[in-house]
Amino acid sequence: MNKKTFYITTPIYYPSDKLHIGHTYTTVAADAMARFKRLTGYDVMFLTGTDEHGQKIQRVAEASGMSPQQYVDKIVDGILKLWKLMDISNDDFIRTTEPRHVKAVQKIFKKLYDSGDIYKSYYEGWYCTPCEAFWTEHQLKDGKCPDCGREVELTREEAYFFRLSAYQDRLIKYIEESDFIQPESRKNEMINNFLKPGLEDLCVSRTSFDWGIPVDFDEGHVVYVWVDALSNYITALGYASDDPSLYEKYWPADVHLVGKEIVRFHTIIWPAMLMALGEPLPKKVFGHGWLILEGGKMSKSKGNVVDPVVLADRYGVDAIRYFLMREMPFGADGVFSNEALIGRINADLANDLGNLVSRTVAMVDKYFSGIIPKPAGEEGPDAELKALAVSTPGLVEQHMDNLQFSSALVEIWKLIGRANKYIDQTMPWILAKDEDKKDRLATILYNLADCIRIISVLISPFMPNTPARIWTQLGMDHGQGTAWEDIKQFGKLPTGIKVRKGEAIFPRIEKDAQQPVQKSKDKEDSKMEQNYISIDDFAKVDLRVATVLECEKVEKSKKLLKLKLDMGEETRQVVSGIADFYSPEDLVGKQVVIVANLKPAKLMGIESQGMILAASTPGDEELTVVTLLQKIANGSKIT
RNA sequence: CGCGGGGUGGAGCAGUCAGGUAGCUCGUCGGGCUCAUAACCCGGAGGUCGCAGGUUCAAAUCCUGCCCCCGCAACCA
Repeated sequence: MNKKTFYITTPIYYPSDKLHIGHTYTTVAADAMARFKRLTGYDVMFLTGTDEHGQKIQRVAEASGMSPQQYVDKIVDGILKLWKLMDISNDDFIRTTEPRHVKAVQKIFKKLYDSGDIYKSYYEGWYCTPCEAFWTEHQLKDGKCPDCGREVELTREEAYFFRLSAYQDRLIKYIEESDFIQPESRKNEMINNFLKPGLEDLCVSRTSFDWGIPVDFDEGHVVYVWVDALSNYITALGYASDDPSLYEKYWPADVHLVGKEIVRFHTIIWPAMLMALGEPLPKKVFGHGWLILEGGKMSKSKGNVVDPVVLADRYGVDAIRYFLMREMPFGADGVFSNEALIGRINADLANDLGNLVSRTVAMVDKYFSGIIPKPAGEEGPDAELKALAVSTPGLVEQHMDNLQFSSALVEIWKLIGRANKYIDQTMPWILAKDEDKKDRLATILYNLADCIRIISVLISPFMPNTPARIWTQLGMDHGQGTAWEDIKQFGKLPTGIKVRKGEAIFPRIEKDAQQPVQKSKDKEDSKMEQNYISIDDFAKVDLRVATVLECEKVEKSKKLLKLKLDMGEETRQVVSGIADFYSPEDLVGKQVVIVANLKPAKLMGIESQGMILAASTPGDEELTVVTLLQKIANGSKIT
C-alpha cells in the first residue's frame, strides 16, 4: 500500500554570505514539520537548497578574488555544515548551479517560449546603474530611482517577458477562494497591493551579466533570477528530466514555507508560471514572521547578528530548536533575546520536562530498585492523567497541520505540567513508607513513566536528540512503544526494564554562566588589530575643518539634516543623518570636521558633498558630532 | 494621505473575524511538599484592555476620529 506523500520546502537561500538565525528558523520549522509527518506515517519529501546565480554573487566573488562557482561552493559548504549541526533532515538539497537544475530550467524556459507565455520584446525602462534595476515610468519617484533616489537613465534592451498579466484573473480567483496563502493577513496584502492594482508582464531575462542560466536558444541572455530560483521546487523532483518519477509522486507541494518578504513571488509569479506550464499549483504557501532582535531587526551594521553555531555550542541544538519553535506564535514576528532564550530553557526544559524525568527516574530507582513496576488498579487522578496523555497526540496533530508549532508545544507542555501535578497529588514518597501501599505506588510510577514515553515521542520532531536520552534513562534502549499509534494508547511502556539515573537532560543555566549571544567584542577587536592601514592609506582621506553656516531639516526625512558649511576657500552642502540628535540651531556656528574628498552622493535627491564626522555607540543610542578644542581657520587640514 | 504590524495587570503575549464572567507564560507575595535540576504543587495581589466619541440592554471586541510605538520603503556618505 502506498503511503500518503507530503512535500515541504524551504526557500533556497542566497549564498552571498553566511546564514544567520533567521534562516535557521525557517529551516528548523520545515524540519520539525517534515519529522512530524514522517512520524505520523507520511512518505515525506523535504527539500532545501541554495539559489546561486545573479549579479550580486558575481560581484562578491570577484571582490574576494574567486570565481563565482568557487565562491558559492565555499559558502554552500558552510550551509551544509550548519544544517548538519542543526539536525536538519532534508531529503534533498538543490543547488541552482547543478546540471539537473540548469537543464530543466532551460527546458521550462523553452516550453514557455513555445507556448507564447514568454515572448521577446524590448525592455524600455529607466535603469538605475548602482542598483542595477529597471523601473517603469510610474515606479519612479520624482523621476528618480525609487530604491536609492538617484538619477536613472532611459535604456532599451532586448529581453524576454513572461505574460504574467494573462494570469491575473485566475490568480485572484484561486487566491480568494482557497487557503492557499497562509496566514490570512498575507492573503489580503497580496490581493490589495499587487493583484487588484493589476499585474504587469515580467521581464525574465537579462543581458547585463552572465552568472546565470543561459537561454539556450538565444545567446547572451540569461534566465532571470525568479524563474531560475522558483523552478527549484520542481526541478529537484526531476521535472522535465529523463526521470520524472519523483515529480509524479510528490508534486504538488503541500507547503512552501517562506519568509514574509518573499510571499509575493511564491503566490503570484510561481503559480502563474505553473499555470502556464499546465502543472498543478502548490497547496499552500505559508509566510512566517521574522525573528526580531531586542534592539531592532538583525543587521550587520548594528553588530547584532546572531550566529546559530555559537548558540548551539553554548546551549545545545535541541534547546535552540525548541526556543525557535516555541517562541514564535503562528505567523507573527517573535523577539529573540538572551533572556527569553534562557528563560525558556530553564522554565520549560530544565524545570518542567527535565525535572519530571529526573524525579520520576529517581523514585523508580529508590522505591523499586530501578525496575519499572507493573501497574495495578486505577484510582484518584489516574484516569484524568491518562485521558490527557492519550488525547494530546491528536491535539498536537491538529496544530501541526495548521503549522502552529508554538501551539503544538503548548499542548505537550500541558501534559508535562499535568504529570508534575500528578506527583504532588499522589505523593509517592508517603506511599513508600507503607509496605501495604506498594501496588498503588507502582501504579503511580508506571503512569508517570508511561507519560514520559508519550511526551518523548511528541517532542521528537522539535528536539530530535532528546528522546533517545530520555529513553536511555527510562531503560527502553530500543524505543519500545514509540510509534505514533503507540502513543495514542496508555500502557505501552514495557515493565521490568531498568532505569538508569543519569545527568540532567537539560541542566539549568545559572545566571553567572549567562553570556551575551551576540558576537563577542574581543573577537571583533582582535580582527581589527590585524587590519592595519598604512600612513599612505590614511593620507587618502582629506579631513577638513568647516563652520556650519546654515542648517535645516530635510523635508519628509527622519534623520537627515542639510548643512551648508564654510570650508575656507569654498562652501559645501552636506547631508547628514543626525537629526535624531541635533536640531538645526544646535549646529549653526559650530566648527565640525568633514571628509572633504568623499565622492558626492544624493540623499533624498539632495547632493551631499562630504561627510561630517561623529561618534556613536553601537546601537546608535548616543551620537555626538566631532568638534575642535579651539577655533581654527576653516579649511584647515586634519592629519 | 506611501505599505504593513501593534498599543490588554511589572515584562512578553492570547482573546478582537462570529459583542455578554479579561486568559496564559515569566516575575512578585504567601502557603504546601521534600521524590526532584533551590526544582514541583496550591493560592493571592496587580488591568479605567492607547485616548475621545458613537452603536447596543451589554464593547478589549463593532463604527468614527485622534495619539503613540515598531517594521518595510524613501534618507544613516
